[in-house]
Amino acid sequence: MKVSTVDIEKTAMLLKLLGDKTRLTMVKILDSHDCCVCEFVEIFKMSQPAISQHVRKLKNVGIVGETRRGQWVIYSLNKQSEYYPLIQDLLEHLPNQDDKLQELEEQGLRISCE
Amino acid sequence: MKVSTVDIEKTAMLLKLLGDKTRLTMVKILDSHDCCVCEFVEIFKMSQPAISQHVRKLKNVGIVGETRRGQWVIYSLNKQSEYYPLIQDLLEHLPNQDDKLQELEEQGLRISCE
DNA sequence: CGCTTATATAATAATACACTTATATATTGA
DNA sequence: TCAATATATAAGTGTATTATTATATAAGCG
Repeated sequence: MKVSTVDIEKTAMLLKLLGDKTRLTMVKILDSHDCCVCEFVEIFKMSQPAISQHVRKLKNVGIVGETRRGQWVIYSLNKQSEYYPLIQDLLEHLPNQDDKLQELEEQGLRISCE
Repeated sequence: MKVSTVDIEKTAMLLKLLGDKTRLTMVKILDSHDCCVCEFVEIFKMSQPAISQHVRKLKNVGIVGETRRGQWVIYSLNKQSEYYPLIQDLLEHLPNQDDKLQELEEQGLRISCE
């Protein structure tokens, strides 16, 4: 079966972007749940600026989009991205990360994001 | 359908490794043809040590193996690697690179590798 | 409006990366 | 055994990356 192909240079750029444990996990999580920065801060036990900077990189190549909801900015995977078919195939090889959000839920730290 | 999953940390490491235009192209080429260093030097118009260093990185994580054939060292994709299922899915999204080897062939620079 | 919370941005410092040049090793063949 | 070819390794260098700290912006609320 035929699969959408992406230029090798752009693909290398994408893989480098996803070649970071934090960003890769973010994308895996975002594939099933939208999230805001403060949730990622909790999940990754990382400073807020560090998280913002990772998110920005994902936004810059268009694989993540944002919506403001009150004081929060909700991030989501952009499933219209030219890269999404590849990302989707990639993510299938990763173990589910739902436990991370569940932990937040139990601590009452989950935001209204859905 | 169920797909083999790899630890998220190891996957990030793999993606970082493949997040380089040269290495990604190497892997795409190796998926259909074994090659030696001197061929890569021609294809990428890059110094021999630079090529050797890229190949070494691919070897170090076990996705590429080597066989000596005379004075040449022939590199091939290790299809037994735990990463291969993921790599295979990835490569499907890349355009064919056969033109690069064909060019070598025409210049009579293709080695006995098959 | 001023305080709090959420997020972004800028400057900086430590580390990692991908080349280069120089040199070493291994195989072939005269 | 010596020269040529193929490859590997080491050291050095410029650039990229990822974190930190400090500060700016933006929305919500008393």
